[in-house]
Amino acid sequence: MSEQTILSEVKRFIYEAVQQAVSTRRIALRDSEISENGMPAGFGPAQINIEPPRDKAFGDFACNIAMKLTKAYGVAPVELARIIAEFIKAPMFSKIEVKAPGFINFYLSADSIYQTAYNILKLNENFGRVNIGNGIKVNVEFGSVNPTGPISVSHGRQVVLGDIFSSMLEFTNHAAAREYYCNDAGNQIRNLGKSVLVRYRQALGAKIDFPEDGYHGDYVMELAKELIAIHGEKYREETPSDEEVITLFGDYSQIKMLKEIVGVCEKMGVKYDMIYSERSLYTDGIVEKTQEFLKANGLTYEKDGATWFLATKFDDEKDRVLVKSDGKSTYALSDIAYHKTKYDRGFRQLITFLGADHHGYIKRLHAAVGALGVPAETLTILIHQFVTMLKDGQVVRMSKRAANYVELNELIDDVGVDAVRYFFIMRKMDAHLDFDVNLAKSQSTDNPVFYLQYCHARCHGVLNEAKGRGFETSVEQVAALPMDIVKLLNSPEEVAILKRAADFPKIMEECVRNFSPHLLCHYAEDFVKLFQSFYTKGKIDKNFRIVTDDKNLSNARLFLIHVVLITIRNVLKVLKISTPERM
RNA sequence: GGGCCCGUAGCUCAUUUGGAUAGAGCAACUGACUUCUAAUCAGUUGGCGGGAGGUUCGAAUCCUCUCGGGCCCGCCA
Repeated sequence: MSEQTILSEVKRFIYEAVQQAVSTRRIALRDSEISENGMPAGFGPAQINIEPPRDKAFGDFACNIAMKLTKAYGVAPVELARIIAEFIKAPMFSKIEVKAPGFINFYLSADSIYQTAYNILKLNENFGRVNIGNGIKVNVEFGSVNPTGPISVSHGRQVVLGDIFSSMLEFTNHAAAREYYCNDAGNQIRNLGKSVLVRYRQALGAKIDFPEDGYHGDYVMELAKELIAIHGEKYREETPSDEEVITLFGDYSQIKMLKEIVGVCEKMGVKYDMIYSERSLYTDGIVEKTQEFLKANGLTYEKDGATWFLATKFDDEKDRVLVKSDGKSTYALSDIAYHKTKYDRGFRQLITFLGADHHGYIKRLHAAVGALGVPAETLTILIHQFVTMLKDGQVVRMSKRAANYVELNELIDDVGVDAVRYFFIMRKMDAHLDFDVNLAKSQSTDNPVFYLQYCHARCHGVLNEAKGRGFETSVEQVAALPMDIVKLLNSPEEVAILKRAADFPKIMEECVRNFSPHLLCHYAEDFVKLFQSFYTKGKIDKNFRIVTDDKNLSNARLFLIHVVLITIRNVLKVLKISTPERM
């Protein structure tokens, strides 16, 4: 039985206990309360809050229901808790007790703990796969970097967040599609083309000024050199058809940059299912159709020669221009069209990751979804804060090539993919991230990536050692051990490891439901610490060694090793971080 | 002028969405290996949760104000 089912079962037991307390007239609602079969209206098992207490001395689960209901029933919390607890008949607990100020504390029986551990071995690579999504198609858009320059570390954080969150969705039974929306249609591509053209001409000896609002990074010069290699001096002189040259250069550069960006993502282990081109929205007629759709639904109007979208009708701060007075359409229109395609392609849940500088988009994107007649809650926009690089305690300067930020590619080369992935996700996305380069490179337990991987490798090391001494060490063999043997895992340290391992599915659920992938990192570090601590205890006290002359105890501990191994391996797989068997 | 995010130990961060005595890791100090990898572990020190009010059985968490830091507010994308 997984932790999930225990929790929901306990909630039901508590609910039934309240029911019985009412039906046996031990408690009665006050007259001022709206009653539903003697219980407050809307009260059900789902309203019951049960969670592990901070202090282990208060048991494995705690319930605050008595304090919540104290007013409705006019009974003091502790007294009410006693009455409810009397009626709780839950077989998986060895003890249920009431403590001030009104908590009901539950203590798991030893049998249920070992039973859960057996289940972990049985589930093996499926351990932690809770069904949340029922297979629903989810579109996850992230890292939609404009292809006008190299990808920065802050965008890298977004790419990793999106990728790992997608991975978590997949692990919890969602069909996640990773998507990159490529803004290849607008002014910024023209600006890039123009920047490259000026560099091209400068490189060929022309004395012209570089535009103030152009792209200043060294990569623009690299692109210009490539274009010289391709076209020679053909476009050296300014001509009336310069606009065509700008388009030519812009397209070349944009395709090149996109390829580079996607390449860096792949280097990080991120593979997009779809790169959606903004330009294709125009060439496929989707923008036009969307505009007609909006007009037909009375959501547009004309003013000052421009076409406006009635965004305020959907809670946006102001109406937005869709078609400018010069006849060109804006990104606001293509954004609505783009979201239309997501629904048209069968997605019923959309998640979009954006950097902190785009928080102003939240309202307008929700307005866009509203205009399409789709429930606003189907689109979740997740904003993440930026990254500051620290090296030797100092803020790392901007990249010369990128001109205004540190390049992701340089970071990957410096600290490695595993560290980049882990560090980008280990803090909650709401908070600014300080990326300590020295720590990420460190081969010591101060480095959390190393710490987790080392635990994995150590488990394999122990299994190899045991095998060499003639033990049967496969998961199947260990899972077949009788309960009497497994019950030898009875030290507080061993029981704590088994209990904490059992938390994994619940953590996965919290990560997904709260859009908080970082919780998995905190869990993993906490869990691994329990194991490392136990392991080291065996170095000091021979009674705590895993492989000893005591055959039964050794077998029990190999069982424990597999519980740890499965848990840490599954965590690392969700994070898509490598799982070395030897370090 | 309006809006979003953050503020917790010297540093980097948790605190299970309002619960019980606010916890880890660095750093500092004290200890533990003829090893199932010491690439590790145990212990000690360290807090007016930026500040002030409010909401209730109960607040780091919710509300108001305020101070500090980051980021936005275009017929640019």
